[in-house]
Amino acid sequence: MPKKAIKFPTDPKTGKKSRTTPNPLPGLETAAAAQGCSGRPPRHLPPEKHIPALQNALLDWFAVHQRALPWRNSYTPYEVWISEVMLQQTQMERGVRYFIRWMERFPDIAALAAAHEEDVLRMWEGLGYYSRARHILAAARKIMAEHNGIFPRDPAAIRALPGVGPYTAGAIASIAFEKKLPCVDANVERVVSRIFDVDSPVKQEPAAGVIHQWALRLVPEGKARAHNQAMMELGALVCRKKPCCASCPLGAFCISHHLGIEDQRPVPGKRATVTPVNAVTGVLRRGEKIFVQKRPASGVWGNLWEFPGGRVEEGESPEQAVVREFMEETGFTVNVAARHGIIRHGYTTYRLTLHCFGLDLAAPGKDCTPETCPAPPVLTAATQYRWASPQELEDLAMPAAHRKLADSLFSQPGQTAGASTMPRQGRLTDGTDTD
DNA sequence: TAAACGTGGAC
DNA sequence: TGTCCAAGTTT
Repeated sequence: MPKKAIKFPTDPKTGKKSRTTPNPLPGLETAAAAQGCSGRPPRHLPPEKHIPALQNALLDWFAVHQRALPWRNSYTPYEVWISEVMLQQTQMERGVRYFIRWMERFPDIAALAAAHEEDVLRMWEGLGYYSRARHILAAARKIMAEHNGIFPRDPAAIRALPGVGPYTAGAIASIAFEKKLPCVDANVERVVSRIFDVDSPVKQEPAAGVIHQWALRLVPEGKARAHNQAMMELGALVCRKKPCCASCPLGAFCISHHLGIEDQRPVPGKRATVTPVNAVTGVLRRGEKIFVQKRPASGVWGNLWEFPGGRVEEGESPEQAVVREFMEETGFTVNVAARHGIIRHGYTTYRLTLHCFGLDLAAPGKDCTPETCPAPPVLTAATQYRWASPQELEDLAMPAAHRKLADSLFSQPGQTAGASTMPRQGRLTDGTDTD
């Protein structure tokens, strides 16, 4: 006897044909108005009676397949918090490495709150999105000042901490304190949008609200910690961009899988266009010491140290650009003394080609030392400057591209013209392929 | 709402 | 080589 069939309606937006398919979930019905959230409700609603089965299947899977992660030992609020922020837009393996090192350096909230921002940023160097590190420090100090040094349990208080948005607040509240709240990250968006066949861009309304409502509804009472982690773990290990439906514990509950369209979920948003940027930077050495400056707190690479530089303007050579930029940012008149090569750096929205130069002071005081230099810089793009020794340079937080350049300076001792050398394998190109 | 905010890995 | 993207938040 054939299984009862369920009719899926034509999507008014995509005009996708309605289709008849064996009913995967007896009782699964079109329920346009059943979801009380704002925005367009989901078209399909599993009946209440299926939710416990889904939850149990997920929890059983998680119990077996969860990865061993350093913050999954004791689930202290501090560890949960730091791990959640570190993992934002960051791959798991890197996040774990940084987390372990961080906890050795800042073992608790009090130690973190007492730290200098420079040291916090140095621990964060290479992770990117440095406002996360500055926000973490500010939040630690707020917890000391306003919460007696105890991480707050109240979701509203958690959400009020700097750098804690809706996702992170839900994650901390549920994972550290077992609060019945969802945490919707890209993993959960993927899982929910596939199970419930959300057919509009997941980052925008109405899909975002629909997904949030579903994510909340799926959280089992008293098991928010395991459930929310399981949702994310499933998204990370099974329900990936290319899903492994054969090994998915929720296959029996997944509408888009039964429709055979799981590869069309989630619906992506707009793409950002990548802009090529030609830039220069210059290393000004006076004996052992090297000139670096600290960027403003706002904007890209906030409060990190860098070598001065900037964009190459239209019709300008990189050599001309670095001389001009150095004058504009420091007041120093410089000459190009060496080519240090090219660093290519990929971004979300930029593709940076950074031309690196060794510089000499042109005038005045060409033979002054860092201590006696008569003309201090006039900073226009920075808040501080420093003539740093190699060891001091090592201790400053720098953007990844500038760190590569800094490292290259000391791996080729005695070199002044770097055009023919390769400092560390693959880190700098020799510039002969310049555009 | 959209743009800014980093970086390195995967394909 | 180019594109996408990995446990998002702020402005």
